[in-house]
Amino acid sequence: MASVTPEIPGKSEGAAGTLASSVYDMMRRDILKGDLPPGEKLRVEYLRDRYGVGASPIREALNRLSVDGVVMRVDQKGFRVAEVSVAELDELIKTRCWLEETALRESIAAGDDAWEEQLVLAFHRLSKTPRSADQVTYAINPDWEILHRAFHLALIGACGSRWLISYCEQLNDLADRYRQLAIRVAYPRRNELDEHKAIMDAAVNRDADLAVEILMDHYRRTAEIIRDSVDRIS
Amino acid sequence: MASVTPEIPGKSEGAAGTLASSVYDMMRRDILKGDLPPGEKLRVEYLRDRYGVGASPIREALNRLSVDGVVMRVDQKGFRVAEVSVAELDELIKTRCWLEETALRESIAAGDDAWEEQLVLAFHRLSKTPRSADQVTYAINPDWEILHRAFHLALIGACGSRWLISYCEQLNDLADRYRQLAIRVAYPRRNELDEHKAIMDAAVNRDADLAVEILMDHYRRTAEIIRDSVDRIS
DNA sequence: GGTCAACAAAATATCGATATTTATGGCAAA
DNA sequence: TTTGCCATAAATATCGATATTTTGTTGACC
Repeated sequence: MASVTPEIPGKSEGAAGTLASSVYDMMRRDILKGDLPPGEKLRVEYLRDRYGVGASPIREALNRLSVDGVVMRVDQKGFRVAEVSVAELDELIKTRCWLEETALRESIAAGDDAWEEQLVLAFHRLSKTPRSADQVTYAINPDWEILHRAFHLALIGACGSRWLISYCEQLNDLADRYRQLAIRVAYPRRNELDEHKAIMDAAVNRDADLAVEILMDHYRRTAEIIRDSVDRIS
Repeated sequence: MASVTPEIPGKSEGAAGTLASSVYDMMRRDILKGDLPPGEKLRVEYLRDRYGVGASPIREALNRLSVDGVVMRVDQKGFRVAEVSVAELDELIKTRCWLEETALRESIAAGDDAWEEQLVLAFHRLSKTPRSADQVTYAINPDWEILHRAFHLALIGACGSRWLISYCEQLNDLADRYRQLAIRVAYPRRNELDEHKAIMDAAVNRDADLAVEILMDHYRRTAEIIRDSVDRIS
């Protein structure tokens, strides 16, 4: 039997080695969660208080985030949370579809048994976790978010390019912010689990065309739901 | 007549707004040029002297470079220049081919007259500039490097995704480092100008299949030449 | 009265020197 | 050889000083 990851990915990133890395993680989460809203000015003094550290770690974290595209940097004028717009969302989704299509096809072509097992495992875990932390109204469930991310990562995990994977992750994060912002306005009823299962089945059956088709639909449908809400945000 | 860029791209980035940005540019150049060799430890104290600034700007530049993949960062252990290997080169070229194929096809499909003119212009400038700064032995010609970069950028400029363009640029930079390192060992005789012309012609004629084929060959041939030399470096 | 420009004051970003924490290499003892 | 400890070096964080941008005010001119 092939070896299986003993721990759930993304769970262990609690304690970072340096304050800068710790702040980077926290700030990233806060921005993607929508807690620090788009366009918000990120004054070092304010962040200093918010995260309880000195200016240097804050600045280092901001510099990293600016390369990630999560934060906008203007020399001598400081940092702000990246803006959102419908135009950018469209560009984002388009790019994401291009890259994930390539990644998924390559992954299906090159994936071995271990990859298949990882994928099945990732889906299983996702299926056992509730979408919302609250049963009545919607509330972000951090566990689900992590597992959802892990599932999509597992799909393309065998594509053979760490760069392509990191680009897909980055675009996924940026799109996630739109998703989180939209959810604040309206929580869409939708059976995501069936969609995920269909993608996994197609991938395991090595039906690349079908898998790609469903995945692209999956992304475009998500984008459609988000698009309406975005106008009200920006 | 469509408006044409008055200035040559990449020429104006001399004076940065902050020391951190300035050091970022310089250090990036030094690493891509191979002046700071792969694996080199980047001690802040040393860099402080080298670039004549304080530790803070150095640290901010290093943090940005680490996200770019040009520099490796390990918490509590500092920074080093990213390593090179044949395996990584292969992965790099593979990824590059995937992304540039998508970008070029989209660009050819969506490009308007202005794009065509920019491309012709970029090629014209490149064709007028000598490959080597010295006529007898090879010496890096910064002008040619800039124009070469601009040409490849012009090809995919109309693809409609700033993300995809930035990824291609990033991969291009990383591949460029291998090229620069290899050139130190052996300067290959090769008519790059004809290859570039063939790509441009195919693109202008909107023959996507042909353009992609030549471009991919172009990259793979470059990789082939580099591959031999890399063993002797790493 | 309203608009715009010039100036002054406050806020903020940036940078460098110093202090603290953490890793590393040598050496002695088990 | 392996383990534990200390000394040194290096990375990281804090703080204070400087340079820049932004904001607010005044006053001239339309």
